[in-house]
Amino acid sequence: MSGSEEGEEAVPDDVSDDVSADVPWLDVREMRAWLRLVAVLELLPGTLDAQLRRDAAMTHFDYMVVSQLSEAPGRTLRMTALAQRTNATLPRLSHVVRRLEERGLVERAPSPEDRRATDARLTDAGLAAVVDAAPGHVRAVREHVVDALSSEQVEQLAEIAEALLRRLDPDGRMTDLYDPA
Amino acid sequence: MSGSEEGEEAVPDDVSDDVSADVPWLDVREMRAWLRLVAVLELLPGTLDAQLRRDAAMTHFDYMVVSQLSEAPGRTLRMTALAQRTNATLPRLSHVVRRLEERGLVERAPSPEDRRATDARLTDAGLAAVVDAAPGHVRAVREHVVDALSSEQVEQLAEIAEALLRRLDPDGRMTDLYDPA
DNA sequence: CGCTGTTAGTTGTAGGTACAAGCATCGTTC
DNA sequence: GAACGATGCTTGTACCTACAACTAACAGCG
Repeated sequence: MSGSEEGEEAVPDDVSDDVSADVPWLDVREMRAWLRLVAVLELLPGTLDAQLRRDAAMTHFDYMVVSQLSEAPGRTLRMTALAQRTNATLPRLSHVVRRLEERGLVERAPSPEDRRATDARLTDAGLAAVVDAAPGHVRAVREHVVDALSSEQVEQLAEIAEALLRRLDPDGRMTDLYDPA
Repeated sequence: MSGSEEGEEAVPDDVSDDVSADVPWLDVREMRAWLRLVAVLELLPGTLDAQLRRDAAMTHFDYMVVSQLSEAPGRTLRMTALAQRTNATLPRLSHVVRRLEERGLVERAPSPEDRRATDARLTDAGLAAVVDAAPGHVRAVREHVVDALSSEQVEQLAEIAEALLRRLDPDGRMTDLYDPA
């Protein structure tokens, strides 16, 4: 797994139990990758948000919500399903959908099948908003991500991200791991 | 969505305003990589924050701040330098450092050289907090990221992230691109 | 039925971040 | 040496998210 080519301090990690068990520090390569990833985590979301807020008056998360709805049959999804497709918790989604409803982009109705459930449906205005926002967003994604990478790197990124998601969400409760085939 | 392989600019749009110029949609591979990256962007920060808040009563960003200070000569850095090392804007850093100062982890003093500038210095309590928080944090980073990847993937990740950062921050105003050598 | 536990969603609140001013200080120019 | 813009940082406000209750409805079981 981790390449130990050079001077790594071999710490005797015979610790008994708890959280304070010795953890091998990151070596130079790992540290470099990690610090750069952190920088991306810090900068990329803000960049995407800024573009969408400026050009379409919505958050990147808002965009994911309406975008997912626009691709769903009947432009409708149950809150739980929508939460999974957007990697969100239910409370967060609930707040966001309420705001989108206040803006007239989404409608909510109790599901006929299960009276606990709520169906969120994209309105015509909501669909128009997605159609309007999509080109600028795709452009931003290309500029800042896809076009910055070689086609091999795009493939590598897909696999790396998948490996991370398996750890972040082992049961796939949130993520779909989206594999369009 | 987006099956077409080539054939861009099929539409005679002829817009003078370049914002709405046609952008080629993402193909299946690109889309898969992108959606997975988005999921990571959504889940990883929260995971890191949760661990640090639970075990050390601080945000991941707080940790970066105190961690950077702990490695600086004299445990002191000018606000601007600290902002660059943490990929943060100055307003954000200002708020955070104020809170850290209220908790006694950091001290602020006007710089002797430039009376506009502020030097942030890690206190003894602050250093203790870093030392305390580090093992658990490193463990989390290993669990959720480093150990999820092969050593080739770690290397690939470093290069991919670097490529992205060049686009996200072309002038390196924020990121250092940290290359310990 | 009534009890228990799980699932689906909402809401309240506390806390962090972005954006936009604002206020000093410095440097340079004329 | 006064004026002008640039730099370094702070503050105020608005918004978004996380976490923790809380309600309502289903499902199984005696």
